[in-house]
Amino acid sequence: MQHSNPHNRRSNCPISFSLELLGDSWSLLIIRDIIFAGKKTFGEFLASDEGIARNILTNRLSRLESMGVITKSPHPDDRRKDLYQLTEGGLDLLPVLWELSAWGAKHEPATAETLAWLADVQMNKDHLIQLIRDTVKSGGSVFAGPGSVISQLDQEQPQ
Amino acid sequence: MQHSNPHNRRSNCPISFSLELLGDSWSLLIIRDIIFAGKKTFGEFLASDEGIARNILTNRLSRLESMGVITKSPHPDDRRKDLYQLTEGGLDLLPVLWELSAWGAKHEPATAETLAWLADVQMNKDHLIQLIRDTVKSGGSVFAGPGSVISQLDQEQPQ
DNA sequence: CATTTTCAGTTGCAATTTGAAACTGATATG
DNA sequence: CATATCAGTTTCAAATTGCAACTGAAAATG
Repeated sequence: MQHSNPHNRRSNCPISFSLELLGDSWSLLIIRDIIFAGKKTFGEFLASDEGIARNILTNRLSRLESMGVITKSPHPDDRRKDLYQLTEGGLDLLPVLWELSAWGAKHEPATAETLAWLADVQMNKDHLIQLIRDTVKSGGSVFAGPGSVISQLDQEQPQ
Repeated sequence: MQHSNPHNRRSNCPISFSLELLGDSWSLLIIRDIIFAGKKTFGEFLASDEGIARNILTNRLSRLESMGVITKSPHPDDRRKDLYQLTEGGLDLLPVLWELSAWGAKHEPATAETLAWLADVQMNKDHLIQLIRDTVKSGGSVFAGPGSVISQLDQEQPQ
């Protein structure tokens, strides 16, 4: 995995590339908030448990936007707000979140309750990821909102 | 995904937990170096393309060790060196690297050449991950060394 | 319509982290 | 014995982080 360094990247490695863009404490948490909690505005991200600072949030949102992972658009109902949404490239990060989540849940079981619902899902990983992806793409999320993934699963398999 | 904060973690979320431990530019690159390039010593990590600084490397190695992701042991052939190796928990990070790699390769195609070999592998992802895992566990790596994964694949499927 | 509140984002500043380079002490090599 | 190599430390400047106060615009309230 040793190569020359043609662009401004520190290497040619795809893992290094991803980490250069997303390798910090906060960027992927914002993606998580969109996918799992259906968050879409500055204030919603700011209110997350982890307590990101306002200036850091501003910085990360603009970085994510400039790298094409999220888009920023005026909020239709409130001109003070903007709407942050995932691009296709942002949705592509779902498998990364999935594996980070699996690792975290395995190595700190106290965090596993968060996704205990997963144990009940009779669906393979790829299909579930696709379902989440489609749901988020059409404005929904895993946990929050009327068309959430968990509510869809409840309907399909009551109990 | 909003919960109380019982320990010293910033939240109960498994994704946040993983990012708190591994969410930086360097930690996962060290894991990558072990798995893909078969690196095992301070000097080998230091020589990677990305150019980590010595003090940061020292810091990350000791963090990874204290979180149980790698072990440190005396080098059998050279008493100046230590051997850094993955624990089972460290090997569990392979799927995370896999997905980071897939995302990076997709969104910066120039980095994809690094794993062009993947296209030729007639094996599903889970099996390939298991093969890599077993190989690394027994001292090998994906690219480097005599028992490397790519050499194993070459034998199985010449051409 | 005037006042207050809410909102996203900025600014200022202290504390922490990073990164580069020189240095150290132990071990290996010739 | 002399020199080179190794992992790791130290030093210090620069960048990043995190917190709190602040700003200006828009919404809500009375």
